[in-house]
Amino acid sequence: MTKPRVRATSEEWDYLREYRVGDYPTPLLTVDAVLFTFHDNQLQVLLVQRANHPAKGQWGLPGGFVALEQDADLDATVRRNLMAKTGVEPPHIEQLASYGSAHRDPRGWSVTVCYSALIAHQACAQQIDSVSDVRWVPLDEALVSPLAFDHQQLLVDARERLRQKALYSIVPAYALPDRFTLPQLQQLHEVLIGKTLQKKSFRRRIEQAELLIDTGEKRGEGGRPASLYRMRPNTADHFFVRNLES
Amino acid sequence: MTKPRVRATSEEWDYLREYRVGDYPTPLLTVDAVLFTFHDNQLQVLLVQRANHPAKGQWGLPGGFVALEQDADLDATVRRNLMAKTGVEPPHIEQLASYGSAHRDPRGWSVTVCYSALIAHQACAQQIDSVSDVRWVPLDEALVSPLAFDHQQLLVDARERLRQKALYSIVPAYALPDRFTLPQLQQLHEVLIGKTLQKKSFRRRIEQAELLIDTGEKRGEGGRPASLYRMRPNTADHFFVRNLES
DNA sequence: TTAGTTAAGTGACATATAGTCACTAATTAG
DNA sequence: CTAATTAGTGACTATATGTCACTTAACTAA
Repeated sequence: MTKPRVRATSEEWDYLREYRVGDYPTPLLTVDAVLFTFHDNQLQVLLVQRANHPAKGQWGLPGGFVALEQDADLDATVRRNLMAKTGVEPPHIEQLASYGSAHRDPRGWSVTVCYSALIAHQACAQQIDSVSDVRWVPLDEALVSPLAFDHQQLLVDARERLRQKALYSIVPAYALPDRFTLPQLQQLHEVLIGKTLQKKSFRRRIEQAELLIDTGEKRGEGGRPASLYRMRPNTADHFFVRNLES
Repeated sequence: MTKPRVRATSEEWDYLREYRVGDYPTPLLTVDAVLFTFHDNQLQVLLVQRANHPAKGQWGLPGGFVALEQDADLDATVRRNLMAKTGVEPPHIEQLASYGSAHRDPRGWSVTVCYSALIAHQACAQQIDSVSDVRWVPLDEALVSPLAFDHQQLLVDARERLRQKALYSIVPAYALPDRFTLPQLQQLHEVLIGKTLQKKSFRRRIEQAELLIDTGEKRGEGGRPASLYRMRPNTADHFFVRNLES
């Protein structure tokens, strides 16, 4: 399974026979994820109750160790861990940052590679409601709860990153169902940014960026029904504000 | 040195007596840095010739293992490694991303936390000229050289991130001397972005953002002398384009 | 059927930012 | 003193965003 990417010289093989992973004094490495969703007009995050020491019984972010024999890379590790808790793969995962210090874990020097992910609430609601050690928590509530390790800090940083994205991209849309309305998306952005936005400006920017496809369907609750949109597939970047290149 | 941040329960101590860092099968962890500078109208990066296996003799990025007994956190690790090669601390360091897979290092599953840093060429020119295993290499040249491990990929990603920053911030200015002229900064941004910029637009944006201080000094070579500026201290963000918050 | 309510979506003008380029300013070389 | 060179500005144009009243399309209750 562990195949060297670069062909080793014979001198290198002599070296490798002696030194392998596990022989080096290296920090403990974990991968964690902040999985966001938007539900009941609130930003929510997935929390998991720890089954093992340290911090047994406390709530924290979903994550875990790299499965050395199974995971091809870090992305695979985070996808496997999220799949284990939600039963599905989130449509958007991106690496946030790594946190490492001598004191963040009582076992000693440790590093976590933290990811940020987004998913529709309904996509995994049943799976999550059926177990007691995994649940959606409103972000504002999670931010003031005592969490395992430095997971509070990871939440703060993930939230700030997502807030930044709301200023110039439609990435937050992955926290909504496949088909969603522009007023829905605007509400999400307003919650993230923390202030109301101009309907006209918001729509104009998104329409001009051509990142969404109008499905033709409508959905209404009370007043005029809104058009349902979906993300345009194969879109590398999700920017809706002009940058200085164009 | 390794003091738990959170006070452990007695049950936890029983656990910790048994399990410590080193007992877990965990990937090899290293920290690498892409140190940029701007010199001779070129973007350059610091490369180091590897003294040990694997990839002994090949050129790669400065970096190394976490010193478990010495480094308080990952930032300390990267600063120590850069200090060892340049003799000084770069004025700007930020984390870029982490790269981990089963195959990027012949020793097995490994992860590197990659940083991006900027420094003035003159700040460490003597130190670097005095040794043969460390040198500045023009980025375009480094990008087509065979480098150790996946360091080529790290270079590509670091360059792209710095290019993005050039579009909306003056962070690249840390690759210049303490005092620099606006035409100098503009040239750097033009090299990064890959196209010429409008002098007036560039100046206007930077002046309006009030991120630079005019030192009153002048420097000229041929024509009218240009004003020398320095970075305004205590500036958290270095954005010079309006964002949608303001 | 119709008037009132609600929420979606648009028209049109005001304001702010960026692009363009000719012009002025300050220095050196000869 | 004049030409060459590079720094820096004035003033207009083009484009993007802010604002808000207005129209549209649904529902509900007389």
